Amino acid sequence: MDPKINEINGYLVSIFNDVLMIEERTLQTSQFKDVSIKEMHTIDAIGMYQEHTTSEVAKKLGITVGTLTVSVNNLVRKGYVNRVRSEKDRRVVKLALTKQGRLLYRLHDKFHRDMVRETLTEMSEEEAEVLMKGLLNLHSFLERTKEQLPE
Amino acid sequence: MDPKINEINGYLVSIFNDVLMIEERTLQTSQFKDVSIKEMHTIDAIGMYQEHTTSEVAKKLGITVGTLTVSVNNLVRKGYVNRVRSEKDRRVVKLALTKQGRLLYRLHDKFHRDMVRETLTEMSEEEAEVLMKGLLNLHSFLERTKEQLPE
DNA sequence: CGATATTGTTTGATTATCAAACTATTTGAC
DNA sequence: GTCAAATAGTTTGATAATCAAACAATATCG
Repeated sequence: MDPKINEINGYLVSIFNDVLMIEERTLQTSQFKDVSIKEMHTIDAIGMYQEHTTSEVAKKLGITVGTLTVSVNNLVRKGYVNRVRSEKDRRVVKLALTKQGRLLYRLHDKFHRDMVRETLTEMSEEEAEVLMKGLLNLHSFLERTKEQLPE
Repeated sequence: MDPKINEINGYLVSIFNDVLMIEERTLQTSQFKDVSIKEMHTIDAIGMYQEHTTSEVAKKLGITVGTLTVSVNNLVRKGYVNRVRSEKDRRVVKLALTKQGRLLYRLHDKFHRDMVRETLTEMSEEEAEVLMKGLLNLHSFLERTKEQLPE
């Protein structure tokens, strides 16, 4: 069983690094040169469809609210994000993507989908099913681990 | 097919984030509080078994040599890495882990193996096989993509 | 030998990050 | 209703991560 563990582990690590690297490089050679990969993930976390508060987005990204404030400052300056004070509760800031931001969001989303689609092309329905089950297993293990984390 | 793509994509993104977060948190609550997740990956890339040059490690990590030099300065100061000038070619610097560095390397490696082992526990041989095939597919797609990358 | 190439370091600028101090607003106790 | 406490976000100071470009040391090749 151990060689299998090593092999799977190796693929995972390699996949992580490659995805990050490819995303970064793709951004830098696109019309969105002024967006870093971290900023891209912030844009992704803000999302297309609902408005999210600063706290919500920070939690989703696993960073502090202060860090997000700084990053959003840059994204607002660059024209990807809008800040809207909530009318209901004037302490709350809602974050939303600008037109530019939504364009970038869709591009990034497409990259992810293409990546997965390509992976599935040579697999049968059943194999795809099993891959999904494996990822689900891994995912739930990680969620459990997270809960047990000290603090 | 599209809902499957979304689901797999979602798992992948979530797995990426969780692994990073758990690694970070685990480090910060261990005896190795002075090591960041990035530094951990540098230690991983330097590796246990052979000596690697600065250029080799930088390439493996996908960062510039300058960035690595700075990071290695810190890791040397903290006692995890040794720099050795090559005798054969005096321009070349070989990087190697100290005893501390090797200890940390093994701990990190164990985390990864446990993660994968746990994922496989509830799967049959065939399912594990298919998961591996899926990851291999994804991996080779990414390697191909990397090659086609502009510059 | 001297020009060119290679390997790594240094530097200056920008981004990412946190913790802690701070501001503005809301909520809740009296 | 007012004031203390709680909440949401911003600012600030410090440090790490990153790149590109200038630089230094060494090797190679004509």
